[in-house]
Amino acid sequence: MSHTSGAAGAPAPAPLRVRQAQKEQTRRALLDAGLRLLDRQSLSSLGLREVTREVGVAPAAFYRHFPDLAALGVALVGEALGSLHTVVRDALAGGAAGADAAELIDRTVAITVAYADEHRAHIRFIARERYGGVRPVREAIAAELARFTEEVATGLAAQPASAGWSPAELRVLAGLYVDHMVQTAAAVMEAPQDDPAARDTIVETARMRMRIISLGRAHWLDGR
Amino acid sequence: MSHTSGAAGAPAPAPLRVRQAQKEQTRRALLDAGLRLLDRQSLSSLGLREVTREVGVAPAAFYRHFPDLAALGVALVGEALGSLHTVVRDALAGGAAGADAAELIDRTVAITVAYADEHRAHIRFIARERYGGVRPVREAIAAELARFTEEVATGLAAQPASAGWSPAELRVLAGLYVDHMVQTAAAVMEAPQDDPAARDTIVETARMRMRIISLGRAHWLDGR
DNA sequence: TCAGTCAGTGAACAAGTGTTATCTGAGTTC
DNA sequence: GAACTCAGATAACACTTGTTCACTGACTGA
Repeated sequence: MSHTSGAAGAPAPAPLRVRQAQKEQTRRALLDAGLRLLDRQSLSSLGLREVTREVGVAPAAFYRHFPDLAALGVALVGEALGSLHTVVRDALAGGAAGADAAELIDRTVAITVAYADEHRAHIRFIARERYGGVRPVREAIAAELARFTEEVATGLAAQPASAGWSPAELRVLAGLYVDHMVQTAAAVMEAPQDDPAARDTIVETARMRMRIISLGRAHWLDGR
Repeated sequence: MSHTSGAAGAPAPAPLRVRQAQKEQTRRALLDAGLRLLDRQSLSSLGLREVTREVGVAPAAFYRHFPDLAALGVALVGEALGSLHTVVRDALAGGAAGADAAELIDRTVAITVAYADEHRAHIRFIARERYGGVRPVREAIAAELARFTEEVATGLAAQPASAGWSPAELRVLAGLYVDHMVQTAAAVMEAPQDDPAARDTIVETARMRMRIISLGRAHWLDGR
């Protein structure tokens, strides 16, 4: 490798772009503070000053990172739903392994609930803003969810159970699964965190709903 | 009948309780104005002064009718979901008549979409606040939706197709139908009002989803 | 080493907010 | 017709809000 400065090359204490790193750091702080505050209120009622106060930074500093609170919201949508793509790959990957249908459904529900638990704030944010009062955020969520549905659709297409299904039909099915997932995650948020009984009811309900849907899928081609 | 005053009894120009009627009138105006403003924003960002200004009344007058904006929201939930009960009765009544399954599904979807169109503001409000930032409103919606699910469940129980289903299972199925209805109505809101193609896609998607669910229902008892 | 960049500061701005106390006058009741 | 009630008006309160501006000073690159 070529060296850019005369310093000792091995440990590389990364003196490069300290400025940029610091900026990124307060940007993160703004996003985190925003997400934290959004646990109890919705984006349209969140104040710019509220966020900067939480971070401990001057109000004007906000504009160095986002033009708007809406822009911050859109950024949050990105990280909330971006990390979800790996999850869906996990869930769909289970289909390739030789597990039976019931087991697969339980696994998918378990993955969904676990994810919802690990990302409470993100999920709550998505559920709240999906039909919320801020247009650009709503659109960002819709777009991300659409990409997501497409991904599930192509995943389903690879399964033997999808023989004879048109791409359009598979997309509808995928959308049904995705909406069901979002609904389940939102339900988990709504239940008190320390009430295992309520949680079990949610999980059991989610399983049965998914079984019904999968049963319908299995018999879709019965009448030609 | 007995007369309470000596005036001519027949036409009864209703001089009684003028005060109360006037109060009710501005209460209605507040609710209407609130709903109108909530088409473009969510409850948590709505201002008390904003509402009274829209009505043309002093800010302080608001407190004669509601302690809170949250209380106004709860009242709106009541009227938004109250009128829906008659709709579900309509849809379920179709089951009693001798229509075949496919026709029944189309009818139900049509009813749902028509209702959503006629009550745009109400539906938008419910979708927005279901997981919105105002706790009491969220709870009111959840409670109303639960009552609603119960009603659907007892309606389904009366159908021959429900033989062998436990009440708990019927409740899950009813919940699935209800959530699907809400989802469909919300999707109708999201589509541009003057784009028939987008609307058709939504209707067609809703139908197929419902067919899948109903198919799953029909085969639920296949494996005992 | 030195000039330039730019993330964050501090102060001021014009508006907006929810809430309160006091007053007014039409509607009610006897 | 006089006494009372109470929906709504008026005005003031103490804040909070988003946005702007000129500024400071650590980091950057030559």
